[in-house]
Amino acid sequence: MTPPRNPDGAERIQLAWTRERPGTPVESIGVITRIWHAGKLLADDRRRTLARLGIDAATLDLLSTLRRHGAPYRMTPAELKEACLVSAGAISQRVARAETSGLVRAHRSSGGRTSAVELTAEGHALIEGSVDELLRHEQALVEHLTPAQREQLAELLRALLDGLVARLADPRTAERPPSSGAG
Amino acid sequence: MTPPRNPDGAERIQLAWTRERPGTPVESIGVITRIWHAGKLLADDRRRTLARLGIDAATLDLLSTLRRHGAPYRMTPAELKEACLVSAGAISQRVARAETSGLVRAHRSSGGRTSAVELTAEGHALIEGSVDELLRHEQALVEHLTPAQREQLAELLRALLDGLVARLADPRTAERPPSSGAG
DNA sequence: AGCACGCTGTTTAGACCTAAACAAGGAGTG
DNA sequence: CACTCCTTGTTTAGGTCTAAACAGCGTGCT
Repeated sequence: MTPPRNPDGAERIQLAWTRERPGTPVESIGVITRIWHAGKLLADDRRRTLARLGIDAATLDLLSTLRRHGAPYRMTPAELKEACLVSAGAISQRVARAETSGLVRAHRSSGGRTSAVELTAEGHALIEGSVDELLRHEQALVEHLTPAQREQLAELLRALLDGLVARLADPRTAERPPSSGAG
Repeated sequence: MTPPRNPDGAERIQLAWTRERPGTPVESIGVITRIWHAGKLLADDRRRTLARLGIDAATLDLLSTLRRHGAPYRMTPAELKEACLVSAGAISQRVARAETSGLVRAHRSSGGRTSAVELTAEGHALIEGSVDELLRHEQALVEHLTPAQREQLAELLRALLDGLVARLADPRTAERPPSSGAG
């Protein structure tokens, strides 16, 4: 039977809708709302942690992406957009901010358009000095789950993501099946 | 053994860090990054869905919270802050916007401070006309998982959240022993 | 009564994002 | 060679959030 326990936020929402509007389809809340809640707690924690290190999450994402990509730590704006999952405009803004801070250097073509973004020594050093600490901190946040639970959770999230990407990914790329020339 | 498949975003990040910086503690990425990715896909989808209905996610959150709370659909700003998981300032702004749109009415004390926020007939109607459709749409987004997988995913997310709340929830409320409130 | 403190709500500054309008180049075609 | 389309990057308008400074008010202590 259901173990006796206090409802969490998502369950309270489900119970409230069912009480107020019997028949409301509340099942998805158990997954979707919990993903948002967990994501928010983790994002808020990351923001606070990074604030102590004098960096913000958007800049860390940019620098990490360049660093992970490998030497010479240089990518085009289109590659960054793809990797960071944000809009093209957001990339322009992130690069502008990071360049002002001296963390990246933007290579520009004659027209003023950025053709590549490259990590500076300062940006490289900032990442090297924070990524391990950040990841160790976050590892500690999930260690109340057993290794088996973490493995299972990661697997299920991956299965969920596979389906979401298939349904929701950018409509332009979604219609691009390998070798279908109908469009 | 490991089924042969293409790595997803989170796995690519793990592989890249391991290649670039062997020893980097990447395990948490399998859970945390996937939560953020799934959350972003779902949030982007909800934003687009609601845009078609002429409402934004923040306002929907406010109106839903009031509606679910039950008649007379009235809550204090402090209750809303607690339920919506956003800052006090965000509540002030949400209420101001929703009031301008005629979706809620703010009861103010002499000093101009809001003592309670109440759904208007228009706000009530907007929720009634969109919540079922929205939830059915989102249910469809997770139905590629089997019922058993969805159940298991919800359970694991809940276990994760229990631990996160214990570690990360507001330091002031974190020390508050379980006393009242089981109503 | 007088006063300090804590709780709540508001305001504002600063970050960040998306969507959409724009702009610059390259590729294919007549 | 001119034209058009398409891809890619920039700009801007609008919206949201947090953090922190600020303000009103009740409460308890002296």
